[in-house]
Amino acid sequence: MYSTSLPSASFLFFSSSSQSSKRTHSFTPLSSSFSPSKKVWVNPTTKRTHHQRQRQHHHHYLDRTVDMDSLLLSLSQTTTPAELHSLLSAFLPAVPSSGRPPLSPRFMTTLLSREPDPARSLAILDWMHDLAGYPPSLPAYNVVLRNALRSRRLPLALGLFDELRSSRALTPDRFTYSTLISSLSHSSLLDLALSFLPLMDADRVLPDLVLFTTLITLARRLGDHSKALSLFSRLRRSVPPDLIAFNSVLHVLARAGLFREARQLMSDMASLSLPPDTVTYSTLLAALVDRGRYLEALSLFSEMRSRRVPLDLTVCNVMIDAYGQLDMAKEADRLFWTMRRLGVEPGVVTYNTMLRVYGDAELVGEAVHLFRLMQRKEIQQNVVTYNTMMRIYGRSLEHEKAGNLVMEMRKKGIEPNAITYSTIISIWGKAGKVERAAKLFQKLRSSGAEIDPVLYLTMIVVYERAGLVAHAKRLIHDLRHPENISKGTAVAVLAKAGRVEEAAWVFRQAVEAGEVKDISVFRSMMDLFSRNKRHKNVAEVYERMREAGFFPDSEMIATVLNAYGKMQEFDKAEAIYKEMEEEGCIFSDRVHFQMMSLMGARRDFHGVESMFEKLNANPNIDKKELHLVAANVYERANKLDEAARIIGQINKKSSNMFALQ
DNA sequence: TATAAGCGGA
Repeated sequence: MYSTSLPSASFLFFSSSSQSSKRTHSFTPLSSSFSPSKKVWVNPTTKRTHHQRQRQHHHHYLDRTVDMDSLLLSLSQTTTPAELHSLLSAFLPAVPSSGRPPLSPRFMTTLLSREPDPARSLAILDWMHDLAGYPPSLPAYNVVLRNALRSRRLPLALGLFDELRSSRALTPDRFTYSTLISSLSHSSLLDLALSFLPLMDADRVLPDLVLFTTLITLARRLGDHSKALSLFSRLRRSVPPDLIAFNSVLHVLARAGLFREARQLMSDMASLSLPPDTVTYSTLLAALVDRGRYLEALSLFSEMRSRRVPLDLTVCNVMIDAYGQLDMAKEADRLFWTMRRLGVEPGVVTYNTMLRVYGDAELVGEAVHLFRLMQRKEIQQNVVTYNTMMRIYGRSLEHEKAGNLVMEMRKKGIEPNAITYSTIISIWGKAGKVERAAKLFQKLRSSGAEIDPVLYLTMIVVYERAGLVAHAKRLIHDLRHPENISKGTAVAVLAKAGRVEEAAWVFRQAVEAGEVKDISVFRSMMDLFSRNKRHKNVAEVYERMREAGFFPDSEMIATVLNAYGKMQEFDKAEAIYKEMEEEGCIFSDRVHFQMMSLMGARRDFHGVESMFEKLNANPNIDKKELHLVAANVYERANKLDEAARIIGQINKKSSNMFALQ
């Protein structure tokens, strides 16, 4: 759950006795455009041209005697509060100047709303309250708040909010809250944004659909699934969600791999006569393909077609990819060539994906044809296009053609990247052109080009395969004191090459120097230590990673649970499992099963049983796998009766399970 | 809404 109070934000607020004078005023100096002429407004009526009269007419409900445009112009030329005051003080009721009426509150609010500069709008607000005696007005505050947020002056905005609420005793309305919360969401300050929801409750302002959707989308973007889901259930309790709200929470579910819940929600939508649209299907299909669940993607796609939901570019791209992964090149090809008839123009991603599918199917002729077709049709090719095509030539052992592509792309102004280089180095290595590969690699290293772990490893592998062990060893040795290569890259390569001591040594250096900016470095170290049964080190890396502020994925959690299990530190394992669960981490089945095995290993059969039941009720867990794991836990503890009981349940359930699949 | 490319292959 999200926090329900404001303390996290309090340091941003100004002191509670926030008199307006205590706010920090900082005016943008406008010296260059500053004009001392303060007479512009003096008697606007006499100076008005015909054109101005028409514009004036537009504001007939306002103070007719004052030309708002001229007044604004004059205001925009003030640089200090004193100048501003001298301009506006002519309108003070206390000064009976030539019978001109004081400006009405409504006029002042409109004037404010037309003033985009936060400092000046703030000064006008202060003038209104402190000098001119206007009553505190919420619309006026809303305008200044909006200006402050637009110019990213968060402390000022929060100070204004605090002030209007406590010193001025105004109750914020839905404009106040939606301005504030949507701006905070825009700056990715989710927790701060959420901290205003309880205040809205207290002020009886109902968050609307847009506000909820903004927050749900932000929570998803930050990877905080549990907050997104709890926001959605809160939304559902207060207003009926619209298509956009449904789609945004479907996105959350799909990315978290909760496809069953997503399908449930889709049927809810249909029954609320909000039939799933292109975005709904697109979101789900992309997530399925991302998780390698191609067959499910295929069946969802055919459902989409049968319901006559229009396709879009993403859907086509994702499905061509899925067909390709399933070795269904023919279907991919057919979809590709019918896209235009279905009203979708193929894009560069479509062509690139189709190229890869042809390549995987060893349809080199088709790939080359498509590649040249792109050029004839003037489809903008990019580095991915070239990298894909090079790989295709590489696989058909045409290393000359692959090499030519590097020159061709350069000529067209498409810069090769690390992937281009590792592709070509690998191709040359396989073609026996080790010399050429080494030369390129050397050039890259000395030119200061970005060398990433895969590129470096590619060269090592080329040397090794050519039997040039000494060269390979030298490259590995160089990583102890990397030049032109980041320490993170060095660690990743050493870890992947299985060099435990060297990797550990450089890793320590890199962590101490604060040079580990990428979670994959921690991941490769954890894998390395785990492979080498250095469980204590696995736990250390995990701790370091948490200290560095990185959030582990499911695989890393499984790895660290395994390590603590091997060290018989079951409490620590359980603590991590609980902590991650509370943080809203959505585990893969493997993590749950790992935890269950650990409970078995410490002979906590009570724990095993309650976990088994909990997981059994969870629709996202593979039930067959769960039963097998549980049975295995009992077997290892020599509790064969229990194991048999669990296995018996599988057989009873299996008929149901087929129905679900 | 957010899709495409590199090592290697136990």
